[in-house]
Amino acid sequence: MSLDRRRAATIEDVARAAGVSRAAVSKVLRNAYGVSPAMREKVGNAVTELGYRPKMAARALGGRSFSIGIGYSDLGNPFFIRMLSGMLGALATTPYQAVITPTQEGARQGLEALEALIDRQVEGIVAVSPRVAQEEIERIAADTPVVMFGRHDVSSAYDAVIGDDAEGTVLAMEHLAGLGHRRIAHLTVAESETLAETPHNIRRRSYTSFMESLGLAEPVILLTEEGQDPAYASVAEVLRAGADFTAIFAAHDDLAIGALAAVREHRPDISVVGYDDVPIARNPAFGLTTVHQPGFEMGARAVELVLERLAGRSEAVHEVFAPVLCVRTSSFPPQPI
Amino acid sequence: MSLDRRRAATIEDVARAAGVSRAAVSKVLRNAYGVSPAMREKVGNAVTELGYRPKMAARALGGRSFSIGIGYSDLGNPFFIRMLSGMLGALATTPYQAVITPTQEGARQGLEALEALIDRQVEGIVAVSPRVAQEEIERIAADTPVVMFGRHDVSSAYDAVIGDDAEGTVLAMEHLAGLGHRRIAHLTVAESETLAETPHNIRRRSYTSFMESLGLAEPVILLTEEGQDPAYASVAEVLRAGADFTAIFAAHDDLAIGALAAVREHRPDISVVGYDDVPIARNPAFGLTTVHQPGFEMGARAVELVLERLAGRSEAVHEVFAPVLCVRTSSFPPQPI
DNA sequence: GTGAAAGCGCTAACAA
DNA sequence: TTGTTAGCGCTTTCAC
Repeated sequence: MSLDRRRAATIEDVARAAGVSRAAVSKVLRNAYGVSPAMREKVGNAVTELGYRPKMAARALGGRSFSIGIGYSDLGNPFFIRMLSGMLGALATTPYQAVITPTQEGARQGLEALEALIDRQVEGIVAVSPRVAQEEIERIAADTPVVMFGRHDVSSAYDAVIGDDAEGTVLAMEHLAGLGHRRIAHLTVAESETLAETPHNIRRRSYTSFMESLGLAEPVILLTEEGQDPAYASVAEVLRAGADFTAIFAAHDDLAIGALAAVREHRPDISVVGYDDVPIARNPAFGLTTVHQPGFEMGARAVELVLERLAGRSEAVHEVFAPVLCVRTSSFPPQPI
Repeated sequence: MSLDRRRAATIEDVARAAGVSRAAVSKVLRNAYGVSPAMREKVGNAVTELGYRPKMAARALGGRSFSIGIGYSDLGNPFFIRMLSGMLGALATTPYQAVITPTQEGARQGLEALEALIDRQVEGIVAVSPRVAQEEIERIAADTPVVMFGRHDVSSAYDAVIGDDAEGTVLAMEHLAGLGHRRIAHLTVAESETLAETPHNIRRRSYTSFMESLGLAEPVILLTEEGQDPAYASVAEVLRAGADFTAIFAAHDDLAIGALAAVREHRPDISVVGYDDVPIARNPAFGLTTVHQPGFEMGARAVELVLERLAGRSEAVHEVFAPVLCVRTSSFPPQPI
């Protein structure tokens, strides 16, 4: 037990202590093929004796880094947190560590973030980066397995984990229409207009075509910023000005929760439906009717996909998760329509 | 523009392309002292030409890894998410990347997680790991700057970011007592008994001594599991069995929110106060009276502390954040006492 | 089954 | 100011 505080033990030290070669130690460590039990034992002892821990950087330099890059866009969104939990949970049972980087601010930054991950020699990338051009992602995916969340622009170069946003929207809208609503507004974020093939954009387009194809009222798009508070403010303002709708379909629960507060304050007769089914939605204080997406499973699956690629798969897979309507009280306001 | 897809450009390639030495390139990259403008220019061109990106693993092998390790304990807790946002936000303006690892399951695993970070050559560690023995942390901190969240067992070997939990508890309890409550229960998690010097343990002890020193009723500790649902279930059960208290002081908002649902269902006359002031607490659907802690700032500060250490500071600092009472509606139930 | 030796890509001490 | 060179710690042929 002569632990040296000055310098961490290297594989060289272990080899010397065990009276074998570096290569032998390396093999035991990675339990590679062709090591005798005696060797295994000797090395094992030396390792614990010296408290030896392999340095990942050295390992990464010539090969594997045992790390997976995660690009996130908005920690403020509970749904993303669910996905993140799923990813980290799936990673926990593997030898991989997560390197996390923000990918939100614009296409340029988003790409930079992905490149930063590559600089780290990550063996795979799991990210939500709606603004980065597909060709850039494909370029990166040529060398490193990539799984993208919520990108409906399918590619054979990378995998994707997505929800069926068109279907989910129909679920929500049919529910509302079935309740007798004709004038339904859609609350979404401004960027949903500019970015194509993102979940929000698809929900928005599906909303519009649903309104039109069923001959309901003229679509009403309520634009706001990300977050509950902006959603509250935007909806409250519209409501005060006199709303011409009886229900709101929000692009996601965070917006729905903000909208719900405004609705309860000004027009408790208006129905609200969200999207995602974040944990707080089921709390009786909200009773938010929403479209469930299995965030945790989606996150875990994304990691699995990257691991599969690492294990050899070469054809792209696009995993589509089916949405499920969760009917609660927010779509049944006190006064019937 | 002859980008080679087979092999990423190395510093050697850049040197050759620019007609200089590797060392020169390295210096330009790190903008070290003593490089002529001409050299800078030549190298710069070659770099963009080849799309060269330094490999962090190689860099880490002999020195700096430009990564900071983050150990987290519970992504399900919105307060931790706030802190995480703060950390990641602070890191975003630096050249450091975050390597994240879970530290929750027991002391053994918690330590393993920290070691895994060390294996990654992280230059600093920011973590919440209540179960890891102080001596182990000190051992790690001897080589790598460490900042711990919520560890009240101060040490001169590592920095700490904590809230004043005793004071926060007094704030909450005084508020309740001022409202006329005498029989106040404390809802907390079971582990608060076994772990000393954690925020929950301190809140619990402060609660008890407050009850005793003010000669209020006998302390009532309600034990539950982590999460809103368990809190709801535990409180609902107690309430159904006939509660002997008029208010609940919950150890944190997540528990408080679960408790609030149960209270509203069974005994709307009971007051509820939480701790942390997570974003959802201020939503009118809850109006949760709670003790505010600046999670985002605490996270950002922790990163700053680690950066300061990296910049040379050697004395430990223990940053204590003052709690602030946020009075909302949950402590003013319909029927006055 | 085991060991010697050649890298992996970068930094830094030292020469020139 | 610029170039040479010796590592950093591990993996991995390829002989023995």
